[in-house]
Amino acid sequence: MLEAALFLYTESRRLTKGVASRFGLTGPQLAVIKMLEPVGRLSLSELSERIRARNSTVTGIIDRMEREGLVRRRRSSEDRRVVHIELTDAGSKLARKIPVEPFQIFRQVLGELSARDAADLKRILMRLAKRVQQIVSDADEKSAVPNASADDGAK
Amino acid sequence: MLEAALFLYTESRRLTKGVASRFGLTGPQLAVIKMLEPVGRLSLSELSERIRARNSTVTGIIDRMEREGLVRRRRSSEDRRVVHIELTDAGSKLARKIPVEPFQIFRQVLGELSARDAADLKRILMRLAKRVQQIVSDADEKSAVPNASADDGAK
DNA sequence: CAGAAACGTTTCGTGTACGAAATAGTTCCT
DNA sequence: AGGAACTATTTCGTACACGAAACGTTTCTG
Repeated sequence: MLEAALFLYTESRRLTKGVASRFGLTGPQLAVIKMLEPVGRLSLSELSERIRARNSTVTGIIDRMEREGLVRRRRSSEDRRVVHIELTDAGSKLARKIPVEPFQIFRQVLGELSARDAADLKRILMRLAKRVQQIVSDADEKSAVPNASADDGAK
Repeated sequence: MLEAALFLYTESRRLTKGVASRFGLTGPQLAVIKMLEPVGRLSLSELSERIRARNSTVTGIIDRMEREGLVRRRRSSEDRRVVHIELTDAGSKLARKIPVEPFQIFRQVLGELSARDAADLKRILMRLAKRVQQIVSDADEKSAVPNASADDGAK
């Protein structure tokens, strides 16, 4: 069971990475392009939130994409702290060429489950998540450490 | 539903990393130490397989741990291509201090599920994994890539 | 309005993570 | 034996990923 969950996770990475490399992109870069395509532009923070990475990480990703001429940085005029990221012509052209399919593959497979299985899965995962959260916050209180946040990269 | 799965994944990373840093380790380093503790020593390849990383990645992890005096490299005498990694005294002392709990937290929570939920979850995840594998290997055939080996899976 | 607090972004240092190529050692074939 | 094929590990170059600290900007508060 843990194996299946792990497989699903590693496979999702393999999938996106595979598709991305066919277009000369990396996984995160693909995510950025597809995130920008429909909305036009996003602030760096909005972008980080959506691809679930820290600002400092996204800065690097955008640096490289800017170097490749895929995106452009533009200072916001309303709030000059903000940087908007937008696709260049080359970037949006590339975005249109990449099929959405790989992002949707898990949604698709989930959609193929029977209604009952889908409901069961949802219910069980929610229960697990809730329980883990409970245990974690208990532990945080006990250790009473001011800073508790931490994530990492390891994929 | 996807959110719950994602939460479980990111939370698992947060947990291990949090515990690891309390002992001056990183996530992967903690994994290595706990992997070595019961068996004494492993070849670098065995280690990579178990922590699900490539040899070239593990080389770096071991380099840093060796620098910290936690592990030792020792050339195998039977097969001189092989390098055994083993804990130093300091390493195994540290290993004994670290509670196993955080690694088991998900197993624990899974164990708290009712027998029926556990069975359902297992069945559904297996089905999803199988289906994804199917789709992926179809795609691989079409693009005519020679190697299509799926990832390992054991834990 | 001035100083403090908050916010958004970048910079810096460390640690993964991977693939490709290089290196060293082993086994297999004839 | 002698080279081809194979295996285990390291080296190299690139890209994430994170937290802490530095900066410039904006907002809050007195």
